[in-house]
Amino acid sequence: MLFSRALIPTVKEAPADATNASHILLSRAGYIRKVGAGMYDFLPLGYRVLRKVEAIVRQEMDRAGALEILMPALLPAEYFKETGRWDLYGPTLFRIKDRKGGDYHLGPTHEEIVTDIARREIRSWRELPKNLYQVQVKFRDEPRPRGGLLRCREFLMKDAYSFDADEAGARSSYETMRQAYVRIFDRMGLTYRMVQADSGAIGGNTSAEFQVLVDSGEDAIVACDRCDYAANVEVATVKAVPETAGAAPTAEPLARVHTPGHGTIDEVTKFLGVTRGAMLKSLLYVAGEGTVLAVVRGDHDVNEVRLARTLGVDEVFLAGEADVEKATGAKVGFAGPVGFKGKIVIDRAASLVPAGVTGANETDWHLKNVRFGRDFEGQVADIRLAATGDACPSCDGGKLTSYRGIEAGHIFILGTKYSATMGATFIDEKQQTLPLVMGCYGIGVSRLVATTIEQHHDDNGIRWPMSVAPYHVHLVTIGREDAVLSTARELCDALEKAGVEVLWDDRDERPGVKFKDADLIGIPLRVTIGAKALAGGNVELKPRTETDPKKAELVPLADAARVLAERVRAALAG
RNA sequence: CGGGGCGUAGCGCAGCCUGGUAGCGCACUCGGUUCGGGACCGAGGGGUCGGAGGUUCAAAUCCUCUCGCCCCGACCA
Repeated sequence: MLFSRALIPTVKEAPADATNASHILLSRAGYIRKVGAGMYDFLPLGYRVLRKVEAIVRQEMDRAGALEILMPALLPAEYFKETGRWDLYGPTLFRIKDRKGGDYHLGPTHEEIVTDIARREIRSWRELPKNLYQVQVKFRDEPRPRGGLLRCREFLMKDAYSFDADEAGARSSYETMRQAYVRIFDRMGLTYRMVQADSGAIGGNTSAEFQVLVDSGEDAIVACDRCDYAANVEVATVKAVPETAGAAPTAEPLARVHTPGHGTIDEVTKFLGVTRGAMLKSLLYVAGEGTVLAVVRGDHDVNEVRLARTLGVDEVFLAGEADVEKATGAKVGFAGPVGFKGKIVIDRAASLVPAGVTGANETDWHLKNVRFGRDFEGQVADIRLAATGDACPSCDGGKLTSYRGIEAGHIFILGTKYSATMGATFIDEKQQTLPLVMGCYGIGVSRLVATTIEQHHDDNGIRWPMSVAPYHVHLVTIGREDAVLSTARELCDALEKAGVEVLWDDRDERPGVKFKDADLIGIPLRVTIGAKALAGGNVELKPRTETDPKKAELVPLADAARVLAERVRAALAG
């Protein structure tokens, strides 16, 4: 492809609203343009990358035996009404009326629609298992689209759905998908972890997220340095802390201390000269109809998802100031479990604090020498967030480390949630009518484009892995001498014949402009043809990962096509 | 949903407080000099200042409404 005939509008300044590296670079390098909040044009380079990611996903889905289909993005409301999601999905669902006033929506996900296919087309256990997938645009009216392609209102997703005769079959389908996902993420050159995840209100079924490790990621995960335990902090557990378990509980009696105006953990620890670990942080949560006081150590944080699971509710919300004052009789900052009238859940680590400090439920007063079991009672549970340094729950001696990640894939076993309510059944060997056991498996294809950049870029631009780069080789010609141009033309032809994708910057621009654009665009191999090296019968080769601008490898012109083709092939294989 | 902010040329911004009829950089066009890491000189083109209403002799500027967009938060007492 000739640069001069392409549409690659690179710019020096990023749009003012871009904050993520991927958003800035995709915009500056001319891959995407914003159309509206969470909606983007894919310009030629961007679309090439998107299609490459799609192709990898398709190849691995097909290899895993999944069957590609395409369902509509525009959907009649009846299916979501059938499962209740028309109401449950809330404002995130893009709702539409047709000219007759009928309810429609744009598909945010397709469990209902695919289940409808299954209930109409699948009759017998002999047809199972089946796995249907599509690569399609999804629509979600996100409360806050952000980060360019990272969180869009319209985005490209691969969603697959498996149907099995029983739980064991579903597990096997799930495992097959897990392996396919591993291959996909490996081929894309990403550093990632498969982590245990919250399967939400769906139930306690198997679920795993594929988290691409990036410091700018929205999700927090922890992973063990010894074993393969890794989990979203929402569901991560930690071992009870032995050092506090070993300390003898205080014999000192409970005592009131005056702490005027000192309500926060920071202020109280400083004022009283105690450690954060001695504090019993007490937070009032709204859980369903009632409230609950959650108690964790001052150096720990409440894991709201685990708290909700412990209480058997979908979600908990931190209570507002007014509710806190009503429930404790004190201003915010002075809540505590002692004398608290209501349900208390205390984290295991907090329950082992030998002599705690906590709010007295009286403004400007705290209590010290507080002991769980002596001074107050409550339900003990693991309700704190895991953090770096915590003991691994799944092996001996392992320590957890915190990472940030971007969720790029999520696989889980759905069970019969949709099949049972929608009547998607089959007849088994014994003539029984049973609901299909389902699994679902998503990959954010457009998100992966951005995620890859988040992990592969430097100050000068993108650094694509070969597998998803818009072109394999970026050919830069310097000057407009006949010798340079004809050499470039021949090399270009030879490479394209060898199946190498080449972008030739043939523009009448100064070398500096071309080099800057090449770095920005991020094609993995750059070849420079200029009078200088050509005089010695050479071309210059520089991988995008080489940051020193002066470091380029001289390759004899005669070998150039072969060497480049080999490098491309090696990179694609590795 | 709460808080903050922004809409002025394709992009990035100034002008607004203190009304007087729009400017800078990049990009673009033309001419010239240049040419191995975002050149320089000269000459140009391009904007109903997000929209509507109001105040005023006069509105990008002040007031009201509205639309769009962005950031932060959804918070650890």
